[in-house]
Amino acid sequence: MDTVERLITSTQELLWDRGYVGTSPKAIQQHAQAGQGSMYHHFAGKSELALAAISRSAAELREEAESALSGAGTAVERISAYLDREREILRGCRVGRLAQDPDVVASEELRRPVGETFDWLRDRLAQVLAEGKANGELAEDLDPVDVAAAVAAVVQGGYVLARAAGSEEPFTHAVAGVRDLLLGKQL
Amino acid sequence: MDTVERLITSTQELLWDRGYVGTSPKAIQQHAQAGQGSMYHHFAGKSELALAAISRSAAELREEAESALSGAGTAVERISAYLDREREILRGCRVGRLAQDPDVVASEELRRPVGETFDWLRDRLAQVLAEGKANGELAEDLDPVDVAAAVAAVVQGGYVLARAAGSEEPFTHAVAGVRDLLLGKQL
DNA sequence: GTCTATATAATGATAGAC
DNA sequence: GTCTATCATTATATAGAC
Repeated sequence: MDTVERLITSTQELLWDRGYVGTSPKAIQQHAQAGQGSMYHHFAGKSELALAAISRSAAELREEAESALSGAGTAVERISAYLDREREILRGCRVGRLAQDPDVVASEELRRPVGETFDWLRDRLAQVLAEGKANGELAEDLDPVDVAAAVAAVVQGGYVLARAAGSEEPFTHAVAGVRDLLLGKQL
Repeated sequence: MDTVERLITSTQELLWDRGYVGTSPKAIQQHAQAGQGSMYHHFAGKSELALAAISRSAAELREEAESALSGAGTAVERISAYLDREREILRGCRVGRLAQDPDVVASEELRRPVGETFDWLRDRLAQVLAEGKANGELAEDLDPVDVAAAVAAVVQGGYVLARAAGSEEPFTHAVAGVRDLLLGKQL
């Protein structure tokens, strides 16, 4: 892995664990085993490097979610596959955590990949639910856009509850709860 | 308002907007209009002051949630009242945001009030749901603990999605979605 | 491309005068 | 109780040698 690559992946890791505000250029350099001059040669500064890292993490997240949602099975099975995706629960969501960061949200540029990722996710979940309605699997009174947002929110909120508790349990319960509720809409 | 009070409420505001890592003693002093010596006279340091602020925010949150959940109406109406509570959606949850902060989660002491708040909230929501089952309002196959976790997670995740989008819309959709699903369990 | 030197401001305190 | 002085460390770079 070359220096640029190490800088980007190191920044991804540090942003995941400490956020933008909590990640210093020095910490990135140490994690990437790159010198000061090297980092500033390849990137104009912290925010440019962060943009590269955030964009990369966003793309990875979409790819992983898509692989669960485009699998075989009924709509509910595919939503379920998304919910049961392997996750580092106590570490949180590498993209969602950035929505809590004041400097990310304040920057049009840094927030964009974060916002687009969740817009895409809600759309994709809504598509799957709409398919379920279309083929008679799900009740007619289910609103795909609302329920898609609820599913995405349960996952993001599950991370929050789990980290608050210092335990994976709340995440597991929340996911079970929304699946339970969704099954109530199955015909 | 005396100095101690101003220091605590100022820290509450700053923690809400910038988190623990993003809040400096200097920023607190300026916001509270208190001098350096004054702050360090009343509190041993940043973390002691943060503990006071976090505990206060946690207590306020519980009180507000309790007022929605202990109101009149059916179980679903009370859960709904909690979901529709007035919120500063784009500012996020003053307690939940701390669960994303690495230094808060790393500290046994600072994480405790955050964890306890959400433990309490899930318990309280589960009680209301259990009451709904007991009086025949809600279906027997509803798991109160799972659904309570899902409801709490939708709110916390709704904040995340809203901040990511820079719009209140995802929060509103998510809340509508979980209410929609919950109505499916009503008899 | 990478390294070292240098620079300005902020961070998180402590010490002691008043 | 509050103020000012001081301090060591870190944050976030820039400049220029190699």
